Amino acid sequence: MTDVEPKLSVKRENEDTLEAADSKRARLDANGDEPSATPVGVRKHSRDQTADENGADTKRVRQTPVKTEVKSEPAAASPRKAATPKGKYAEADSDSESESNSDSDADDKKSLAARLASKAKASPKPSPKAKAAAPSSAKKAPTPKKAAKKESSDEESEESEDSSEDEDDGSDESGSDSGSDDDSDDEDAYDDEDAPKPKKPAVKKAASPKKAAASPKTKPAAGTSKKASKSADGDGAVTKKKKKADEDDEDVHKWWEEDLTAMLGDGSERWQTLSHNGVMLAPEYVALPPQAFFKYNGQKVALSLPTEELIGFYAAMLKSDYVTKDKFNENFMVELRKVMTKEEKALITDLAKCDFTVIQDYFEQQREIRKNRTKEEKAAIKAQNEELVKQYGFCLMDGRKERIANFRVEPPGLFRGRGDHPKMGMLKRRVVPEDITINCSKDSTPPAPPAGHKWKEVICNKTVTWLASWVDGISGHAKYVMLNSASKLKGLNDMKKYEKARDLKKHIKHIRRSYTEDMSSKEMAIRQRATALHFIDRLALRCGNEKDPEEQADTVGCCSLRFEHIKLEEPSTVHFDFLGKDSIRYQNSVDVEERVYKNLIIFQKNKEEGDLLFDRLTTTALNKYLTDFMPGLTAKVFRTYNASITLQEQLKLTPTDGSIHEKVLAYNRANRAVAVLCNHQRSVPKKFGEQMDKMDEKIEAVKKELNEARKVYKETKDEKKKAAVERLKARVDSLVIQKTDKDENKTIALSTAKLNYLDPRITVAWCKRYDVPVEKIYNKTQRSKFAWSMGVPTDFTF
DNA sequence: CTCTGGGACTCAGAAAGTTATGC
DNA sequence: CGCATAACTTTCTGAGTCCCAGA
Repeated sequence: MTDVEPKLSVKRENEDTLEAADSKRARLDANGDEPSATPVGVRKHSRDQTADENGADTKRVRQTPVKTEVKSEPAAASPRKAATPKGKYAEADSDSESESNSDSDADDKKSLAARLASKAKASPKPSPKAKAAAPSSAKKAPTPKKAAKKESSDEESEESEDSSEDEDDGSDESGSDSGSDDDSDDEDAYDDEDAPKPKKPAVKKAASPKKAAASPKTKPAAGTSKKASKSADGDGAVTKKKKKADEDDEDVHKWWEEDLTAMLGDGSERWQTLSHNGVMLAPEYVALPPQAFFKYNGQKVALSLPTEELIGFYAAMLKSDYVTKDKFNENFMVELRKVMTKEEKALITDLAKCDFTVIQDYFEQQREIRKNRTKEEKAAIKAQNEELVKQYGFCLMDGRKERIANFRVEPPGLFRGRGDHPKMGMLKRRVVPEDITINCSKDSTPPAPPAGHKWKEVICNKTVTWLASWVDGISGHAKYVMLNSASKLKGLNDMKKYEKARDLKKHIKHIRRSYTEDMSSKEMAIRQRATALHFIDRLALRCGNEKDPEEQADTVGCCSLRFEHIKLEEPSTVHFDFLGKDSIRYQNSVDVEERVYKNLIIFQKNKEEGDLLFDRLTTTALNKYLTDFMPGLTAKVFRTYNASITLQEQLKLTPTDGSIHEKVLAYNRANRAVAVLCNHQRSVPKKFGEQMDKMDEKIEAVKKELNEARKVYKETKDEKKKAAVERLKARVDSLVIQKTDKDENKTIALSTAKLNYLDPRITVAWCKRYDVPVEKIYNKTQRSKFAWSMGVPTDFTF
């Protein structure tokens, strides 16, 4: 692999995060992504330092590791294509237009409903499963679990089940493997006008498929053997078309094969009949055993039950870094004083004198015990759990059994806000039946509240999808119990979301042209709107609603960017550095068009830290403006659109003649590009450093071997030795790639994009085209969530 | 019409739990 | 083969988006 080289060097420099960032950039250069060179270079030096400073002064930095800073090329600055915005946009337009798939072309003018409807009929669901429901179920596994279940004899059913699940045989790997590569692709692909540029190169990591043990009815021991044998042959057969689309153990309601027009209807009613067993409340608090005691100022202190519960909550968090935060401790003490008895209050006044360690140790012990349970015990607990799921986990909606996502009411505890949340450490109080509103059919039997209690209210509201709700004590906002993602209600919405994003594709050219023009409007509000939209579109920023600083962490999105969140650097570079959703830091440096740059100078003029950059713009106004281009269009659609289109573009880089393994790698790389675009991050895994060191050692060891082998070969000229040398060399390469891959994935979270931004039809169609079993990409849960997309035609284009 | 607050639903990463893999 | 660890999966619940009604 050619790319190995650059990577190697990269790795070496990777001493610390900053270095890492640098090396990444270096890599970009190396890639030969031409023009971008300038910006990249420039950014390189100044950036790291400033990043630090900024981080420091804003002090909004979350404990997250420094994000590697990356530069992204807004499409506007896209190196490859067109230099002038105008040209570029023009091109883009035409491109995208022509590209649009037949479907959309044809349906261009139709309404979403019409489109969906026609799709349902015409669309092709090549896969067997897709065809009529009846036949398919007959042939493949009897869907109905009930039926199938007892019929275990039915081979087919088993087979399908298993294979879908396992398939993985060894290949799944994906994960870590070899990866490689990428150096070049990332940016390239982005030429496409449609696709925004990723902030940094992509790599892959994989979240690969693999089985899911989870499903409720999974098979116990017996399954294993079955599985094994089955998958063996099943696999082969499946390869191509993935004949089994089984997923379901349950009967799957193939709503997507029905008349979607009706479903989209006026949308006011989401269901007709609904019955369920209510929610599962958190268990009552049970006093700690005497050996788990609390000490204050060195003295053992007996606590009242409510106090003990709070103390216990705190003790359980001793290992987190919440306890190192003043706000958390302060809020906790306030809460503690609220529940303490007079005597306790008099005694316990200083958190520093509290000793929770005995309780903490006790919890630790309990955890050990739990971990060391025997097989039988574990099985018993599992069975119990399944019982609960059986009782509370499902509801009957419009005659269909649907799985409920969160039927367990949130238990009490100390609020764990993300980032610098003003309420962290506050007590999230216990939710009681009297807090809960139940939603179900008028004619159904409402779930019974626990003895001695009653629900706050039982209502029948068919226009909403929740089964139960209560008001969260911390935020004051409602919490809802809803169906899980495999349900029709969620699936339909999901499909609509992607259809809307595809619709945007038809308007994007026009919209881009409009906001580009508006960029020079005389009216400041319009200029701001144009500039903001430009960022939302090209950088996939979130809209950015207003927030209440007293109640929530200080995070921002595009419209709420403040003066201090961007720094301008001549001639035309914008450095973004702010905390976004979940206090995830967004750092990016972008070269923008002159007009954008000039606008930003104006917007910053006469402002200081704390002032809104887009002070004349509101999210409502922005969305209103967007709606005029296309009904239902809002800022968030751009994220979905850009994410999906990026995936589609990146997937074009898949090696046609590669192994499945390589193809999966290509997929993960594309996935990663999107994650980078959307700034989906994760904290560095605890043992990451250690694991990295281990890999280093391993690499060194193999290298040593390699050198030895070389020596021997030189001396003996034995052909056999030569082969050995080659083998070792390959091994080293592979290890290095693995390590690079792992490192690049260090702070990138792939699953969010996969689950929420990437149109599954792109993925499914890709799988079909490249003969990759979907199971390699989507695990069981994901397959059921995206069941509606499995029948997509091979030539589907987003 | 704008502003406010309630309401409902999507999307987020971490933690907890399982399973696969390597030694 | 058994154990430790790595790699996923699932669960959990916090944090956004956006709509709507009412003043």
